[in-house]
Amino acid sequence: MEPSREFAPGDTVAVLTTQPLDRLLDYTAPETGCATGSFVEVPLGPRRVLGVVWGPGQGDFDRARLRPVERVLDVPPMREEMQVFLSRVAEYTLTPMPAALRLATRAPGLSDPPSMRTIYRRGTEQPDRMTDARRRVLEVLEEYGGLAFTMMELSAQAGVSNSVVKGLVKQGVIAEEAAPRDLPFPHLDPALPGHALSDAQAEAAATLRQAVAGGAYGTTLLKGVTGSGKTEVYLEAVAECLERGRQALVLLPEIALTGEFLARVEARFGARPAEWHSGVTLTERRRTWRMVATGGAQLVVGARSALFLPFRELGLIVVDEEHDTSYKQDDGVLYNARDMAVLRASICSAQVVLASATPSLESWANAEAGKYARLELGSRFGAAELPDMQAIDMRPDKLPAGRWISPRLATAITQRIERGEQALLFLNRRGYAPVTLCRACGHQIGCDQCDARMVEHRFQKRLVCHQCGETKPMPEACPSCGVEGRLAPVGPGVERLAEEVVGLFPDARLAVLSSDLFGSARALKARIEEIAAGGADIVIGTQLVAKGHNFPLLTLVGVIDADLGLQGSDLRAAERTFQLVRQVAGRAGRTADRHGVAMLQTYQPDHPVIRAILSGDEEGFWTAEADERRAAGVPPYGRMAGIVLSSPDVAQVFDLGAEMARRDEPLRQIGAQLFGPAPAPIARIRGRHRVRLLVKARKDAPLQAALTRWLAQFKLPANLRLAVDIDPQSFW
DNA sequence: AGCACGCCGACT
DNA sequence: GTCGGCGTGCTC
Repeated sequence: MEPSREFAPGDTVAVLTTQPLDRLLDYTAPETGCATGSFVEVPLGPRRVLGVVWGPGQGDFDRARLRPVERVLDVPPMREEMQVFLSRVAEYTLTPMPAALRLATRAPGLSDPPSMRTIYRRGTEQPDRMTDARRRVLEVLEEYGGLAFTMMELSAQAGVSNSVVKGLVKQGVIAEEAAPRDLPFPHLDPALPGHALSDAQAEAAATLRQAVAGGAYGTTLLKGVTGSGKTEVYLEAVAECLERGRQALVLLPEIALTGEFLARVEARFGARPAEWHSGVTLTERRRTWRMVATGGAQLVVGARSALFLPFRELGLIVVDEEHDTSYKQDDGVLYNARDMAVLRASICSAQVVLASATPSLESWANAEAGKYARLELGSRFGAAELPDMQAIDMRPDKLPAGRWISPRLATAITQRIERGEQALLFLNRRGYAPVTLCRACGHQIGCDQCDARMVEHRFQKRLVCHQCGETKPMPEACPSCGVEGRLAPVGPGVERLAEEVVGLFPDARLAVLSSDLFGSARALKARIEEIAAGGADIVIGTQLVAKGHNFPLLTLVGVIDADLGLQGSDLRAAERTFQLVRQVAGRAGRTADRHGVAMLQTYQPDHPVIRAILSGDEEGFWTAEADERRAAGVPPYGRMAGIVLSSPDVAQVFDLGAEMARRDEPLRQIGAQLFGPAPAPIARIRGRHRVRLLVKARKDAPLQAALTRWLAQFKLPANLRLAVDIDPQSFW
């Protein structure tokens, strides 16, 4: 990367735009001049588009035809470190640069001038006449010694109408000023006393503080069971970072970004941090983006996209619940926030803390290999223990059709209700029943757009495709044979389980937590907080209950089908089942005076994963998993990339897939293997046929470069889409 | 991404 | 003859 430079009017500069062009475009610098990193608006054809001055002009375009940069935006220029980060993200994920730039420009009102508003403070004059209302206004101004107010604040505080204030302004008693609307966030005080820490926690906190104080890059895996005080420990690392005058970022899965978490930060630092996630208003996002860039925000608590905020001096990134699969998503760029956090930190000499009760195998392996430091918080604070883990062998006594709760689990639930405690039933299946079967002909109702079965959602009175979201009314007659009244639900979903619970415990207050039953993340979070406060006796939930919520009254967790997710050829299924069940079980028994029990209903009590969960032999589980992965040469001991081709035309995807497999020379050159083409796990989604190829390479092989050379050979038909997934979460 | 250009079929 | 389909290519 070129060193940062100032450009005089008329100099040529190379601009990276957010438009999907595969190269930089040269422009001439504007009258005001500009610099490397300047956010600019440039003319492109008939439009004006957003871009960033990437460096000096390349001179590969007729100088006489260059157009000038239209305007330099009034925001701090992109730092070189962000340019490097975006380039590396693009290179790693095989994404065009404009898409990477879009991640870093997702700020509302970026091209607007910094917005101003009018504020009011005490002026020099005395009022001509004193009235009660005027006195109250002056008292408020007096009381807060010299502070300025908005009109709203001042009139409300004084209990007067706007006109009273305006009258005083006219006489010069109150002065009117313009002030930036985007104000710095309240100062966080790292010197406030933290939560009382146990010896083990204090030791871990001291280690993290020392790492942060060192001021260099490093990653630490902070492992601790639910309730072990991980948050308190990493907040000490945040404190150290703030004391050194550097900024900190705490990443959480979207669903875990609750008021409860922010309250803990406030308790530690005396004020709320900046927030960055989908629930934040546009105004607040603009403020956060600008304040992060100018240093007016010390700490950001946010979802994965906060990684691309323009930090001025980032010293620490915490990735909480680092194993969470929602960190890998497609935001126009398919990236894993955990890995990109490590990348960003290594560029800006920051520390990373990966926190989890159940780390991903990747992080576990990196710690084993010595790439990450490792800290473990064993005991829970207070006297609370991990819950008892018990298996309920479902093989001996068959439950009647349509029943999923074993008598033993039912008895345990009854006990909790009698004691005024909560029970959680975990079932990772949304809807009423996963399959709708015609008893007359055996037909299973599928989606018209996808090769997936439709799931009955009785609450919505519709069938829903969990692949594409397509819905249709529940038919009376079988769409295949036309026979009426023989369609039957098969298998359990949370709604059907709820029906059984109502039958078994008619007087209990029941809550069903499933993402599709809530209109917004906000409503869901509100409901979760209500339940935590005791608003239900029995909670039925899908995997979203596993994500970082504290239910103090919860003392029983029943896993309805612990075998779900063990089947299939997905190599990570065992890992995910292990994490999920442990996480859910970790919800129980978080307080000192109540002891938790987790019951796992299983048809495979001897399965290694089930046994590892029950015995608590985590290291044993990881070691066994790691051995299998190493032997197979798959991540984290090998590298993989998934390629999905999709098109409305079946022949087209299969033809190109076959051609790609035939011309795999660039892949063979690095010793990589190519598998496929095969129909993707869901062979058709939203009417598009999907074919998947899989590339497997050694860990040290230059995978991205080879993929680029390989893919460059093919000309893609217009409506065919090709998506590359580096480090896929599942590989079948 | 947009938007123009351009080259073939159906129409006033 | 001309209107308009959307395949191909360019934007500094």
